[in-house]
Amino acid sequence: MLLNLPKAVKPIGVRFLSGARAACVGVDVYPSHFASLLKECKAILLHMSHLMPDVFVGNALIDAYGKCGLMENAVKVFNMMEFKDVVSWNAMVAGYSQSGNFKAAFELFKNIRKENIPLDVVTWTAIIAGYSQRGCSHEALNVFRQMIFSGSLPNCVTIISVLSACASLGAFSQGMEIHAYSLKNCLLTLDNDFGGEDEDLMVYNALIDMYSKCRSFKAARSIFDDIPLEERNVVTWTVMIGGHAQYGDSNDALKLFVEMISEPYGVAPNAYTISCILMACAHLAAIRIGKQIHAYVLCHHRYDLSAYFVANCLIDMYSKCGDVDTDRHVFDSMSQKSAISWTSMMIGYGMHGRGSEALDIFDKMRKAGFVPDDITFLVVLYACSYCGMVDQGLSYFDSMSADYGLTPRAEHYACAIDLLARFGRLDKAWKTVKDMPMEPTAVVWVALLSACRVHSNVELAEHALNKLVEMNAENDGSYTLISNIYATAGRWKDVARIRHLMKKSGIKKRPGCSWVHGQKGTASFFVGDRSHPLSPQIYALLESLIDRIKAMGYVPETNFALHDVDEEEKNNLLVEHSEKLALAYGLLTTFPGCPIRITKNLRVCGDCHSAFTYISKIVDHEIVVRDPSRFHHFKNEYNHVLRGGAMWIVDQEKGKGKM
DNA sequence: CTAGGGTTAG
Repeated sequence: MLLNLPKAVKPIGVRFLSGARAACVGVDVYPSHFASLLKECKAILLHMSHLMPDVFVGNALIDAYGKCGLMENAVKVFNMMEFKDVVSWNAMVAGYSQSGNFKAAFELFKNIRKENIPLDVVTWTAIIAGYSQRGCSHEALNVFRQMIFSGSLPNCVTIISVLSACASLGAFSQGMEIHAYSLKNCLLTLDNDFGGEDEDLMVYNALIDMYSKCRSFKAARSIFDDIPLEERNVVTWTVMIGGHAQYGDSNDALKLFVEMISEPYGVAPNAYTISCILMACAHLAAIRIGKQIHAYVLCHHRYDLSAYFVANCLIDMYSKCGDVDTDRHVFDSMSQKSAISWTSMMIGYGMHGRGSEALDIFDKMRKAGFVPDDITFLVVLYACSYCGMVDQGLSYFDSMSADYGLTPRAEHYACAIDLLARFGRLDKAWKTVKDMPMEPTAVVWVALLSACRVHSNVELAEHALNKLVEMNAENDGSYTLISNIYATAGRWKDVARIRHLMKKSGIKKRPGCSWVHGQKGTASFFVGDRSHPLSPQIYALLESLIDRIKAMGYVPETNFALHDVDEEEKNNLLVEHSEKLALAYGLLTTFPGCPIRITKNLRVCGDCHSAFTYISKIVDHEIVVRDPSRFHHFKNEYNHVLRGGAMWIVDQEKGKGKM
C-alpha cells in the first residue's frame, strides 16, 4: 500500500506518472505510446495496490488511464480510493468527456452534487472541452450557457475551450460576445502587457483563431499585430498563418511564414505550421516554396513524430502543384499510411488524367486492408470522371451499394450524372436524375448544364438553369454557360436576354486570371492585361506563335469568344486570354527544357487548349496548366487528343464560368 | 494531482 511506503516514494510515484504524462501528452506522442509506458508505471504501482492508493497517486492514475482511453481501469482506481477529492471527480469527468462518453460524464456530474462536493470551474470546463474537442460545438456552447446561469465563473481555460467551439462553428457573434465577456470580467488584460502571462497569450491565440475562422481577418489581424513580436509563440503564428491559408489569401500566409522565421525573434515552425504553409503552397501552386518546405522537413528530425500529417499535406501540395511523380515518391516513402494518404494520392492521379494509376491505388488500398467508405468511392468516381473512364465509373457506382452496402449520397449521384452527361449519354443522365431517391442538388444541375454546353442541348440546359435559379444557386458561371449554349444555337435574342438579366441582378462574370512562375518570381495576368513591363514582348511573341501554329493547322475556335463582335475582333480577344499571356511570359522568362506551370482561376478555354497543344510541339518546354478542377499536360505531342479524345471533351466541359 | 489554443483528402 502506497500509504505505508516510506515518505520519499510517494512524491516519486506522482512525479513519475505526471512526468510520463507530460512527456507523452505534451509532446505529440500517440496515446498508444503512452499506454505502453503506463504499463510500466502499473508494474511498479499495482503490485502493491490491491490496497488503497493515496489520493494524489490515485488522481494521477485516473488521469493517466483517462488519457489513454482506459476508463475501466480509471473506474477501478476511483472505486478503490477511500479518500477522494474534487480532483478525483474532475479527472473522472474529464476522462469520460474526452472519450466521448458524455452520458457517463453527466452521471458523475449529478453525483458530484449528491455528494455535496462543490461543482467547480474545472468540472464545467472538462465537460465543455470534451464537447468542443469532439466536434460537438453546439453542446459545448450550451453547457457554457448553463454554467453562466448557474453562477459559476469561467476562467481562461473555459474561455479558450468555448472560443475553440465558436471557431469550428464559424459563430462570429457568439465569439465576439465571449471576447467582450472576457474583457469585462478581467479574464483578459487590456494593456497589452504580455510579460510572461502564458494564459493571456493562449486566450489571444484562441481569439485570433476564432476570428479568422469566422473570416473576420481585420479583427484577427489587429489582435495579432498588437502582440509584440517577441511575445508571439508558435501557436500565435500558426493560427494566423493557417487562417490566411484556409480562409483568406495564401500569399499573406507565405509572407507571415517568412516573418515568423526571421531574426531576431524567429520562432521555429512545428508540424502544425508546416501543414498550414503546405496548404498555402498547394492553393497557390507555389511548387518552389513547397519544395523548400519539403527539404526543411527532411533536414529537421523533430518532424518525424508527426510526419503523418505533414506527409499527407506534402502529397496534396505536390499533386496540386502539378508534380504527381514526386507525389508518388512521398507516398511510397511513408511507412504508415492513413486513409487520407491513399485518397489524396488517388485524387492526385485523377486530377492529372492518370486514371488507371488512380484505380491501381484504389486496388492497393483495399489490399492494404482499408475498407472503402463512401468518401473513397466519391474519390474513385471523381477520378473516373476526370479521366473519361465512363464504364469503370458506372460499375464502381453500382458496386458501392451492391458489394459494400453503402448508400450513394447526392454527391455520388452528381458524379455519376456528370460522367454520363459529359460523355454524351444525356438521356441516361437525365433518367438517373429523375430516379434519384433524394432531391437533386445544385451540383447535379451544374453537371447537366455543363454537359449541355458540350452537346448543345438547349432544352435540358434551360431546365437545369431554372432549377438552379429556384434553389438560388445560380452564379456567373451558370449564366455564362447558358449564354454560350444559346450562342452556339444561334439564339442571339436569348443571349441578349441573359446578358440583360445578369446586368439587372448585378451578377458579373468573374475575370479570368492566370499566373505563372517565371525565373524572376510569379507573374499574374488578367484577360487583355497590358500592365506587365514585358507586355510588348509578350504580345509580339504570342502573335508570332499563333502565326506559326496556324501554318501547322491550328484554327482559332471563335465560339469561345464573345458573340457580338466581328471575326477579326474575336481572334484578338482569343489572343488576349490570360492563360495565353501567362504562357508567353513563361516562355520569355524560363530556360529551355524547364516545364512551364500555369495556374488559372477559371476553367481553361477550349481554344487555349487547342493552341497549347500546337505550341507544345514547337517549344522546348513541357506546359502544365492547372485550373480549378484538374491539370492539363502538353508535352511535344498530341497526348491528349490521342487519348481517345476523352480529355478533349472533358476540357470543353464546364465552359469558362465555373471556378 | 483535474480543465485549455493551432494541422491533412472530398
